[in-house]
Amino acid sequence: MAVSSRERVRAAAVKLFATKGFHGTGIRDLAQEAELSSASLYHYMGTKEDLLAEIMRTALNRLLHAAREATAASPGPVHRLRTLVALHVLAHAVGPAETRVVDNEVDVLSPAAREPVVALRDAYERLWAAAIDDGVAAGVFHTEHPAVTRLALLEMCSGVARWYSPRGPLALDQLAEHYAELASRALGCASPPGVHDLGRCREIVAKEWGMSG
Amino acid sequence: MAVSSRERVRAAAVKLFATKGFHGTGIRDLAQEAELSSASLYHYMGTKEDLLAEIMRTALNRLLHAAREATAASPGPVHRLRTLVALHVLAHAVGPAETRVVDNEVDVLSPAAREPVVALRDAYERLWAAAIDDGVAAGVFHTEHPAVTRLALLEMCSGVARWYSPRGPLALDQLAEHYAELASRALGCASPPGVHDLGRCREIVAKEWGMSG
DNA sequence: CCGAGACTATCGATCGATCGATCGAACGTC
DNA sequence: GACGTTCGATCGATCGATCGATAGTCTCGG
Repeated sequence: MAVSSRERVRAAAVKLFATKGFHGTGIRDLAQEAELSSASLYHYMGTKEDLLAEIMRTALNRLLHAAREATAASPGPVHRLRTLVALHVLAHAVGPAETRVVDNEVDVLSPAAREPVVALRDAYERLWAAAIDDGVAAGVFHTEHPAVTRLALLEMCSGVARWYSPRGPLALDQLAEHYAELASRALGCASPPGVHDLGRCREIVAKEWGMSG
Repeated sequence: MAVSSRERVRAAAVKLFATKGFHGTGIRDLAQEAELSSASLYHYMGTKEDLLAEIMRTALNRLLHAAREATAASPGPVHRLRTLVALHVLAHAVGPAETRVVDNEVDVLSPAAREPVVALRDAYERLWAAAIDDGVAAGVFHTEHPAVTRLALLEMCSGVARWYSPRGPLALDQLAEHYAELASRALGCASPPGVHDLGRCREIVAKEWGMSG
């Protein structure tokens, strides 16, 4: 078979959870989308909540891993932050469904299932916090409230998943470049464009999220 | 009675829809939170969807009206945009529950119920678009993709409702001021702080959203 | 000032539909 | 015949919504 049933269930869940929400998606909707009976679904998942939690964990693990890989060789905080922004925007533009699930459905999870998800998100946000703090310490970023600025930039970049369409006028590269510029400016750093590893981000996104664009 | 049952139903719906989502909130949850039987609920609402749609329309009408009032006397695009940002941030910090419902549950509405909601949101966004376009035309804003920048800033400001706590280190005024600064910088406009009607925004928010802060 | 009728607010009980989940049986492949 | 997949049938629970009944409140002719 071209794709395994397991993968079809996962893809169906991501698609439906993203568009109709976790509680708005029934077991039978999932089964229809995955081209299985509702009973067969349970061969590939635990409960519906287990399925959601697993989607979130793998999505966040992928993002965290990709961010570490992309910034491993960054020469400084400006380059590092711009790379984080570019990667984040690319990931959210390429996989908006997965992202929307991660961003919007976190608090339908029970505390036990939520804990590892929040831990992964926190680990990812620490990469941003470190880049910003390093830049402030080095005198290249200027912001009165680094933690607030970090949250503002993260929300700004995550928002891409809510509206971006590949059929719009902007190509992925332009989009990532534009957001890197917005973030740099917001941090009071008028850096020349291109100071980040856009090509490397594209490679990583293509590898981790499956080819596209 | 101190507050009417009608108001209790509305408040219960805003609270529960915001925290558990529309599909995650049952009629019986609503009834319990509003201190009514599930049957009595239907004296104050049509269907559950009607209740959601009405909440969204009134919330967006309030925001739209407040934004027009706040910017009516703005002397220029910079002042106008900074005022829009400050008002938006204040509104989202003061009424995060209502805001989360408006931002996250739009697409559970049927097309017929969604249409007027989207129309209101579009009218509100046009205020932002006009301010940005005017600023670009006047040479005070610099951005390659004004429409994308508008969406980025809107998402950044709306994100406040996802994390802001009045018990945190930042007071409302500082928060609004900081976001106005972030937005100005992102638009390539290093304006001196204070160029906006923060006091007026506070007044309008206090009047429209009930006193607070 | 009375009381019949209308209206508002509230409820317990219950409707049919759908929910998430499970069962035992049948399928195909090695 | 063992194992990994798939299914129809069905479970008890819960869903959104409606019903008729019961108080309270208001209005207004006599």
